[in-house]
Amino acid sequence: MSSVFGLQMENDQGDLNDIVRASASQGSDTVPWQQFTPDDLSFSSSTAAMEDHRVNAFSTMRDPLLLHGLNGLSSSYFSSPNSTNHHHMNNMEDTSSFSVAGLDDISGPYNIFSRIQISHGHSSSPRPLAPPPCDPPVMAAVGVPPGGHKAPAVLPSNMLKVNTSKGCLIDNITASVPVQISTQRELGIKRRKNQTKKVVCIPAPAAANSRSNGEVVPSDLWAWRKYGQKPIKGSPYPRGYYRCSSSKGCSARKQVERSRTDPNMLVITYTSEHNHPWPTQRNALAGSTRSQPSKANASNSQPQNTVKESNNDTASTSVKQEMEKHIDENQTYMPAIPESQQQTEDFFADLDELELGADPLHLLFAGDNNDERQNQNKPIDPFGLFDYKL
DNA sequence: CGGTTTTGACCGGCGC
DNA sequence: GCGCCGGTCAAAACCG
Repeated sequence: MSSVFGLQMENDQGDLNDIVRASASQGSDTVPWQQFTPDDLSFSSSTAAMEDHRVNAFSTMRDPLLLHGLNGLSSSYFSSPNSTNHHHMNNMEDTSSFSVAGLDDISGPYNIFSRIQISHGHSSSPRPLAPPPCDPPVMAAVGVPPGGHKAPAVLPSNMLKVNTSKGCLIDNITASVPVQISTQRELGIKRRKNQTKKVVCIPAPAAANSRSNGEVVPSDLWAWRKYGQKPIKGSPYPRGYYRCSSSKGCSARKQVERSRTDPNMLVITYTSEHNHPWPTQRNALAGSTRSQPSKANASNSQPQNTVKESNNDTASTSVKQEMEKHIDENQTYMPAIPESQQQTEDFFADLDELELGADPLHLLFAGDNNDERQNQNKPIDPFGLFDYKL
């Protein structure tokens, strides 16, 4: 069984590229990510949002999106002996490594997501894929509302260790976690008052793949309902607006758009916080399993590269369903190391169910690979997010 | 039937 | 004050 990631971080200095590669290469030696240039992962080139917000990579782990995935990417597969807890994410600007050490409490063979370390710039240790120094995919937090959501995924501060090299967009990560980084005001963003945002820059799943519609489908555990899409000035790609549909009254929102500078990158901006636990109810899933509507293909009015976020969470749906399945039918958690994507998702779902990672980032990475799943010629990629076709 | 996506209209903040 | 722009609303269509 290929490991979930098929790659080992040989040292705790691996950067996000490593992680990304790891995820992309899982189950195979071929690593699309090897063709993923540093620029692809560079914040500086990733998004206008980044540019505008001075994004902080991994700054906020509150959201399901990254942490879990990072956790997932980390783990025993990434030997990170030096990974330590109690590191704070302060002053990331001047540091050079990022790590999320957590889930160490997860015992047993399934604790493959125990920790993650990302660093870049000066890894002197051999790395399997020898990523060039660069900024990792971005995750930025621009503040966290008071009494923010209390998702079980909240990562204890002591689980985080973040360092970034100069020039990285990871900065200002605070120790209080889940990583609250800075406010919009601090970032000089004049947007809506009192609105907090977290910006995540991720590789666009299947950005260039051969999916029929070429849509990009990052997903996370939350159930999102798209309520709008707008063309953004200066960007050839529209921005999709989503709100949490997992719970009525939840004010969590997210915006998904493709980086105007790097179409391979998706910029996801989270606004507000969830005020409810992870969605486990069916009503959160209802309607979310819609297959790509034929008319979606008709929406060719958009540029070919246009990110079509509409089906954004379809992938997560399967995960959710799996979660529910476990919840409803299988009170006993019997995780198994995934050998296929489906299994991977199940696996992640299981993890989630246990709230081991308590962070659905994995779902993001799991992405929507329902389509790709059928493509057995490709390396299995539990993190569909990184399913690039190069 | 209950959920989603789509999409044009509307609204409000901001800069000039 | 006006126009631009981004964010949201809401009706219609769609899907399982």
